[in-house]
Amino acid sequence: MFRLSKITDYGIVLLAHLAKRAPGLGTQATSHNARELASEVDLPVPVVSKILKSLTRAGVLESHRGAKGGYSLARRPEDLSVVEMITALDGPVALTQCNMGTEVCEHEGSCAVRNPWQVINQVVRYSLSGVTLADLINPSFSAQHAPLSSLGRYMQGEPPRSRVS
Amino acid sequence: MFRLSKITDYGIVLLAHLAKRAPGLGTQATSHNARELASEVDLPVPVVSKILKSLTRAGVLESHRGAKGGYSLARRPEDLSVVEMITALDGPVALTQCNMGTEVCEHEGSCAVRNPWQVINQVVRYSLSGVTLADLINPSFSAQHAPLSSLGRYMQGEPPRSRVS
DNA sequence: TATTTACAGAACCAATTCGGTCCGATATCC
DNA sequence: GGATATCGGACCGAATTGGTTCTGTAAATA
Repeated sequence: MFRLSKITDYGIVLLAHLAKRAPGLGTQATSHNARELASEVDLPVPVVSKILKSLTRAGVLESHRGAKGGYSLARRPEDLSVVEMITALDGPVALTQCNMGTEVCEHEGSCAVRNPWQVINQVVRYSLSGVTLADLINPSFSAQHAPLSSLGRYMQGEPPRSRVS
Repeated sequence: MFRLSKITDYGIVLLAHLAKRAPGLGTQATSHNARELASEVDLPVPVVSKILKSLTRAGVLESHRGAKGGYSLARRPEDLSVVEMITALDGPVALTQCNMGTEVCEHEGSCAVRNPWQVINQVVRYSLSGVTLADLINPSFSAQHAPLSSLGRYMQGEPPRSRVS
């Protein structure tokens, strides 16, 4: 199947919720704990906790342990792309296994489509890297088809704006 | 995981192989049987057979039964988009389950990212619909980043060229 | 017409993956 | 020192996937 896992789906919902609820960056003051977030988003606590841990390990969130601890965004929503969220939760964005890098494809000799797939992957990656967390929580975004503008910038040679420099 | 199934991967390899080997359209003369194709692509015969059946059911291939039968492309490679191949093998291209249409998402009330996901899906779909089977077997394609040109056309309001009219 | 070839369709099974839970350890606040 | 909350695993049942097998049917050929 082409769709991504529920964990990734939930994770993006959580990030959007965090961005909406605490626009400020990750100080202790703006952090929310897993139980609180779970009830707000209406998902089981262990699941939310697991997702938040993954996002923290990937550097998307910051964690504060101990009493009054919790999670908060590690970056501004404008600086967090959809590609990075998906990568953090689901691994690298690659449509075919040949493009995963590490493992060797045993059909390499007879495989005629390796390079084209790489181009396709690149296009998908770039289109998704043009959409940021800030876009996701912007109500006027969906109506405007905004990601296309970032694609336009990409086509003119400009790197996607969400890229961390 | 964001990647697509092995079946889809194999299927596209098979289609590319067919397009390379028999550029002409689906007359009996240009058809190849499952066993032959399986040995050429170096995959188990039952797997190849299963994939070819799916592609036939989806209208991507034509089948000829009986002795000297086999499979052949139902359309010219230029008229077959990657989106259609993936759809035929893996179902509709949709990244999150909320976008699958039929089933109802139980978190709809607290879900803040439904519309943005639809936009993202659309961008992915259009970028993939701009790449055709003919592109996949064109050696100079990968170097040129050709899919971007179709994205450019899309952004100017033109429908993707691979769409069947 | 009998035989051979090859697709059609469905059931089937083993293995991997995924969604979700649980627990001991560690760090922080009061 | 006690309470709170994350960290990092292991863990399990269920769903999906990759792959096989079998019976039926259509077409070509002798």
